[in-house]
Amino acid sequence: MSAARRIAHLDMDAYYASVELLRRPELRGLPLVIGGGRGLARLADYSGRGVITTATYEARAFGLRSGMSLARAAALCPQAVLLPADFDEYRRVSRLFKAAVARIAPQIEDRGIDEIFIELSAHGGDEREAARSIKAAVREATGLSCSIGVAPNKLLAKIASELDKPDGLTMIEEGDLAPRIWPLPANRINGIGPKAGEKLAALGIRSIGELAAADRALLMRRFGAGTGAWLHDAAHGRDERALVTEREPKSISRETTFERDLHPRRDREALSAIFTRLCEKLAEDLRRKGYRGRSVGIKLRYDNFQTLTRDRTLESHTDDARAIRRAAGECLRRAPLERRLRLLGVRVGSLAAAGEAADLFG
DNA sequence: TCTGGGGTCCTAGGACCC
DNA sequence: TCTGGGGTCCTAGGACCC
Repeated sequence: MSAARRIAHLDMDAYYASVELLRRPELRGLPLVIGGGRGLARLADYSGRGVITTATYEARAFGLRSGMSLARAAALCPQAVLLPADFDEYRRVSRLFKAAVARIAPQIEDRGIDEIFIELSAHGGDEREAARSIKAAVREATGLSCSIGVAPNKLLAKIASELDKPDGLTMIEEGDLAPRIWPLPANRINGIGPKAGEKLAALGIRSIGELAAADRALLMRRFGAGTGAWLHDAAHGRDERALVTEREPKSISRETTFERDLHPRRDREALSAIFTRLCEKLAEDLRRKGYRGRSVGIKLRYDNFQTLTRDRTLESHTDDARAIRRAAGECLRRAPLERRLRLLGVRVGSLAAAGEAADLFG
């Protein structure tokens, strides 16, 4: 019989924007968003495509949100400051905060650049103190604040970390389910997105509590047995998933949205150059990370936002730009090319670590 | 007011093999 | 000649997450 699990979810507050403010303190207090173009700009002066990846709390006060198009954001808050994303810097600071956490609690599941799950079960009943130490260590290592939720499993810890942002610390026990979790909207459950949310709303289910009270058999009929049962379990706070502390990538990709839509024939030269460049960058990524892949795919997005993929499997693994370009070109020939394109992407999958991918006859 | 870039996982049909 | 079921791989699309 194992003791009750205690899992923490740590979420950095307004992460990209907060990292930028470390080196541009003069922007503190102003509405700031990260996304789009090159160099610092006023949102009103930016005309290109793109979305907000992060908005500071000052910007959120104007209704700006991540995922929002910059055009709409500019209409809501033209005076906001816009900075392009600098992922190298965000990754550098990410390594710092994760290392600081690991010194206190070494079992960590990576959830991207600004989130982690932390195993706290061994912290002997004083997880609050452990969480406080972690918050202090993150601040010490980076100068940044984070929000932490501690709960019996990953599902609830993730919900909990959002309950008191920014700089929050939220403890959730079994008995907190009805009073603190059930009133929340169903889409706070990680895995319920826009589509499932709409489908639930059509059944009159809006809160997690309403989902918990729903008929399990009905959910299984409407969503399929697996998803239906999962929805019901999640609403009851049930989640046995273990932390995933080691993971190998399954695919590596590069894609780009053009500044203006390009026509497959009239802009053939430009498209071809972009296509080749994507393959070269992808090959560099593969080599740098030490992987070779056996499937090559493309992604097209048309001017009407309809998206299409084509892929093919190769004889052997590769990290060679020209081999990727050749295979991707074959994929492209199988796609309809009447409409203008807004996005082109290239992906390599079925990865193997480069050392192990030595093709038998190569 | 149009909607980034990098991923994962799931589903489903057809090919192919046993 | 007709009829099986299971397993795996390949391909395409879609939902979702950070």
